[in-house]
Amino acid sequence: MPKLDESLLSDLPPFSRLGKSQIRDILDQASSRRYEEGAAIFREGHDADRFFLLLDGYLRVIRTTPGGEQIIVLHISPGQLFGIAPALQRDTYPATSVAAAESIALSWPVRLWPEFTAKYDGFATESYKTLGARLGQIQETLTEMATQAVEKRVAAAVLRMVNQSGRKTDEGIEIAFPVTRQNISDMTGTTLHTVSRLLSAWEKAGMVQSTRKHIVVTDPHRLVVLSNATD
Amino acid sequence: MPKLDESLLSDLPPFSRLGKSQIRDILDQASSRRYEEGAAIFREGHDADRFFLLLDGYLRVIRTTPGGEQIIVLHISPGQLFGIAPALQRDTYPATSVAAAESIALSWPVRLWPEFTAKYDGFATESYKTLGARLGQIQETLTEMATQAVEKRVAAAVLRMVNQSGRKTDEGIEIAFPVTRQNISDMTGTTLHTVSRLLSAWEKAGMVQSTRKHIVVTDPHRLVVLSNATD
DNA sequence: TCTGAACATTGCTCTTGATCAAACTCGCGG
DNA sequence: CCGCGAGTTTGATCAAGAGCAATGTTCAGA
Repeated sequence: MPKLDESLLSDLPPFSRLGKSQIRDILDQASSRRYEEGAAIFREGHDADRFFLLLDGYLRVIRTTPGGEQIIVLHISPGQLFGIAPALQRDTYPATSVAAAESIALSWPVRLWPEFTAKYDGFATESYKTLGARLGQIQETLTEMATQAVEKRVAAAVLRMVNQSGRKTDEGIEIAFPVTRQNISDMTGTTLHTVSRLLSAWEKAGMVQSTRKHIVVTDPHRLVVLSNATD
Repeated sequence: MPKLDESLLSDLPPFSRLGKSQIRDILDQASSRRYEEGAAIFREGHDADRFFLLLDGYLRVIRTTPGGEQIIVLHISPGQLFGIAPALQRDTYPATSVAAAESIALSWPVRLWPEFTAKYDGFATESYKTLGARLGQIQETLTEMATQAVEKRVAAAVLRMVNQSGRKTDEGIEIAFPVTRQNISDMTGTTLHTVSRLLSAWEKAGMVQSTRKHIVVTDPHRLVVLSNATD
C-alpha cells in the first residue's frame, strides 16, 4: 500500500486540531481503497467492522424495502466520515452505501473507535456533530416527503445535490457526479417518468440543462423559488 | 420540590449500572416537572439548555414546515432520554416535543452532560444507543413514506403506537395515550379524512375499535398482514 | 343541564401523479 | 463500426387520495 500523505487529513474537521505525528499514527492504521461507480462500500445489515472517511468521490446512502424498492437517504461528499455505526453502539450498518462516482475512502477497524475518541481531542466532538447534522437532514427530508408535492420535492432534491457538490461552469452550476432520473426518483419517492417530465419542463423554461446522467442548473434562483412556493 | 426516590432511575438503562449514591447525586441535580396534555416541553430552534428524561406519560416529537403543516416524527415513552441535543453538539433543539398525555419529566442543565458521560459508566453508551435506535427508526419511516401506499402507512403507524404503548384489555390491545385522526394523519403525511375512512373500514372488518381519541386493536395480526402486504 | 368547541364521519368531485406502453438516443464493448 | 443495453422521452389512461362541504357526535365547562 502506498504511503498516505498527512495533508490528506490535516484540514478536515475531525483531525484539524491534531499534530503531525498524531495524524501520522492515524494514517498508518488506515486502509485506503478505490471503489468504482456503482460499487457498494458496505451493505445494510452487515457486520459493522470498520468505519470510513471519504477522501474523494461521492456516495449514496441507500435503504431497500422488503418489496425491493429503494430510496436514497442522503449523499456523502469528500471529507466526511461515514459508516460510523460504532458511534451509535450499533454492530450492524443501518444502510447500504454505494459509490455514485469513482471514489476513494480510508477505513479503520471499529476497535480503534474508542481509542480515537479518547486519544484525539475533537475527534468525538466532530463525529457527533456530523451525526447531528445528518439526523437533522433526514428529519428535513421526512417532513418534506410528508408534506410537499412532487415537483417541490424534486426541485429540493436537485438543489441539495447542487449545494453539496455544485461546481461552476459557464452555463451554470453542475452536479459533480452522475445522476439518473431513476436516482432522483429514488430520492423523492416518485417515478423516473415524473422526474423526466419535470426536468423537460424546467429545461424548456430555461432553468436547467441536462444530458444523460448529467444536470446543470442554469437558474438556481428560480428553482429555489419553485421549491418553496407557498401555493 | 419533593425529594425524588432513587428507585425512579435504578432500573433504567442509562443508570442501571450505577450505585445508590451516584443515583442520589444525579437526582439531586434534577428538576422534575409535570406537563399537561398538549403542553410543549421545548420547541424547535430554541436554545438547548437542558436535557430530559421522561418518567411518565407520552410525548410526540413534531416538526413544523414553513407552510404551517406539521408532522409527527416519533413518540417517546417513559424511561427514555429526550432533548439530548448536547449529545450531538447542537445548541438548539431540532424539533418540538409535546405531551400526548399528562406527563412527568426530569431535566438537567446541559452543562452536566459532559460530567454525566465522563463520570457515570454506561450513561454515554446508552444515550448513543438510544440515538442510534432513533436514527434507524426515522430512516424506516422515511422509506415507508416514500414507498408505501397510504393504507399501509397508517396501519404501520397504528402498529408502532401499539407496540410502544399497547396495554391489554379484554377487547384487544389499546393505545395508551389519546390519539386523534389528525394525529395519525400527521404521522403518515395524509389527511384526517382518509384516516377516518380507513379506521371505519377496519372497524367494519373487525380489526379495530375506536372511540373519540382512543383506539383498540382487536386483531393485530390482520393489521400486520395489511401493513406489509406485497401487492 | 345546556352549549360550544373539538373531534369524527361521509358523500362528492377533481387533480395529481402512478402505471402501462412504445419509441428514441446515446455511448460503450466487441 | 456496429449493435446492444442503459438511460430517456412522451403519450394515453386511470386510480388513489386530496379537497371541499356538510352533518353528526362527544365532552368539558358554565
